Amino acid sequence: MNNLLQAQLKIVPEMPLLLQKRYKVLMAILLAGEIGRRSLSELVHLTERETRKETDLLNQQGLITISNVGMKITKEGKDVLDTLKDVIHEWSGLIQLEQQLQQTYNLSRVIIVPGDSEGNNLAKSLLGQVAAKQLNCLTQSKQIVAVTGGGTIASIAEYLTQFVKQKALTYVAARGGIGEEVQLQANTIAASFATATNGLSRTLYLPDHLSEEAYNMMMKEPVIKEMLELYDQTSVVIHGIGDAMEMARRRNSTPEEIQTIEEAGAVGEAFGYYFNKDGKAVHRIRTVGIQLKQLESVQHLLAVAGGSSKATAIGSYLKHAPPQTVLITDEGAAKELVKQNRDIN
Amino acid sequence: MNNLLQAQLKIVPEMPLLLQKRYKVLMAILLAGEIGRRSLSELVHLTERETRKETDLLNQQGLITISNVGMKITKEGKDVLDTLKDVIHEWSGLIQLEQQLQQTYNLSRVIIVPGDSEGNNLAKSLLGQVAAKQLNCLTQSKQIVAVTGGGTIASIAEYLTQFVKQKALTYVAARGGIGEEVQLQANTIAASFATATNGLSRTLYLPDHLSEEAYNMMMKEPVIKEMLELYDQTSVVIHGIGDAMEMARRRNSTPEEIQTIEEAGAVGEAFGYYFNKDGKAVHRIRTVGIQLKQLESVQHLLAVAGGSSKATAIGSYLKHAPPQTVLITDEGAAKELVKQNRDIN
DNA sequence: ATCGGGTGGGACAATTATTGTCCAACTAAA
DNA sequence: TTTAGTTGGACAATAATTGTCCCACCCGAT
Repeated sequence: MNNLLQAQLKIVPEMPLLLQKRYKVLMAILLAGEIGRRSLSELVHLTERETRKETDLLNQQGLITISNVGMKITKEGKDVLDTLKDVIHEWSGLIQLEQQLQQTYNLSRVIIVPGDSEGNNLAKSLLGQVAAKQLNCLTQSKQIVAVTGGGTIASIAEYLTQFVKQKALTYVAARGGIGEEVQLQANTIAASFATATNGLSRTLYLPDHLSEEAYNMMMKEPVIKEMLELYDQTSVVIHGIGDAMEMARRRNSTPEEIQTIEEAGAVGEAFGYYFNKDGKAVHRIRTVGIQLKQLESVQHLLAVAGGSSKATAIGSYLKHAPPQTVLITDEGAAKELVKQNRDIN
Repeated sequence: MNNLLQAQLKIVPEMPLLLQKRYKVLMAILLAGEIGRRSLSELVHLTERETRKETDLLNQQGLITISNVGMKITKEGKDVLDTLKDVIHEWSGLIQLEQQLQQTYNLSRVIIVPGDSEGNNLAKSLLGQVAAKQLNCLTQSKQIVAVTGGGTIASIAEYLTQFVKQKALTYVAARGGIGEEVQLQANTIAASFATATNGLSRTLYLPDHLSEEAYNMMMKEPVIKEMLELYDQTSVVIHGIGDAMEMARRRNSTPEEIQTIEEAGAVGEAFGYYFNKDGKAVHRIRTVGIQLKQLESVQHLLAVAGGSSKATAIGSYLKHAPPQTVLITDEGAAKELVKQNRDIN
């Protein structure tokens, strides 16, 4: 690690606090485009006064302009943000956290963005940005990318535009529609990814809650079989991780199903599979989708999930996640994860 | 320049202040070896409370240990100081100052240490340290170094020990004794340099205020001529710059001489020459010594002088200083110099 | 034309932190 | 024992920070 930064840290230990706070504010202004003091303070969870203090400073430093319609980031501000990105990372101790998680769960890589998605839109945006960037790094031309549903994954689309163009990627939904809001369904998301990157998408709508018979029938249909074969050719899977109960509720699961899930001790959810706290898949939504076994032969798995309250869920999935998984999460979830692990030992 | 540091500076502009303050305190503790809070606060010109605040922090960071006999720097503290040396330089804007002075006076190089020697012993020490280091860099084995008198030059001796050994340098007094305190005379200093570095020294004591006749006589003496020839072989001259009036007083000059000097508009002094504000030599002490013309053919000139009040004097000498001059000064003098130049234009 | 929701900047009391300045207890050396 | 040094505690006075208003203004929608 950089020797100089460490020395600075030693002699001015309050630096990271200041740096992070202002970075956060500046980043929020960047993301919001043009924003007023009060809305901003809500966004970054600072009091109005403090926000004002910081923005005044940023203004004085020429990093933002501040007019009667709101505050905007300047070219210089953007440059500073960009330059500072790595330092923030280093000074926040996130790098250590990343290594720790990477080792305890035996993952390919862990990327932690500062902040907590829990109520903080900023961290959410960062999560999306970073995920988009990673997707860009991990894919090659004409590969197939499988995507799941969920808000976190959906939000990646808007940051994809800057990357991934000209790669002619094909996006497939990792699972059929499973009763969520349309905007959060894998199908919709796969389509939106394709639109954003001039790619293709293959979607598949199936009614939920098929009877076992109907399900088995469907699996023999050529269209479906074709879809399943696509999963075998998938190079990258990008998926979220959800809280088991919350997902069940969001999916309008039947009371019986919810009870089953609850009794099985499920805490986490991914790809429509429910995992208990030991990482064992204890239940699955009965619809067409990528199989757990297929995951193991996929080149890259991008797990994107943040928010401290999701920590338990994330932990449960990671317990048995394939080693080629790249976890993209936020500070809040990461810290909570580490804490929970510490409590156990 | 380092992009990262600039970005940090932009977003945390109060950083240099904190950094410099703590650096100063830490440096003072290093130099003092073991020191108490009150003595320290006097040394660094901070109130007792503020000193305490900073030392508490440094202690907490493990950069100093603090016992009931005083405070001491730790190994880690030394490391931090060393690592931070360059940053301090950069963040203080001293580098820009250096370049500015180097260009306006057409010098080989300018080195500015933080602080103001004016009443601040810390800056004085740094001046000596840096000068010693430069001397080490600029000399080669068996070369001849001419030194002048003055407190600033005298203080270099104690930092020479770490460097310049094994080079077998010969130190000669750039001028004969000229009525100053023994400790500040060129002869004494040349000898102390030699002692500190296991070198040789050639000294020459001559009574001051020789009559013109006697002076001319002396110049023909073999011993003297030999000395003068040494000046031609001198590779490095290391000299101070003094305030004209102050030097005249220190040298117990006769009232007539003082009047002459004053009327000639002398403001600066170096090598026993007095310079007016245009950099013209308007008077010289009549004693054996290196000639202005000889300076021009010397490889390296090390001008060492600090303190804001000396700025005018320094400026006057620099006006016509040989281009191979390396100026070592402090922040106080440098800023004052720039200010005076600005006022003229 | 006017209203509503947004903007920045001004103001101010309450609270919090900082500051300067003591003093007591202690230690090492003289 | 005395002396000159040290730290850490204490505390009132002062300064800075903070949370919270309000106001005038601008802009777009109504």
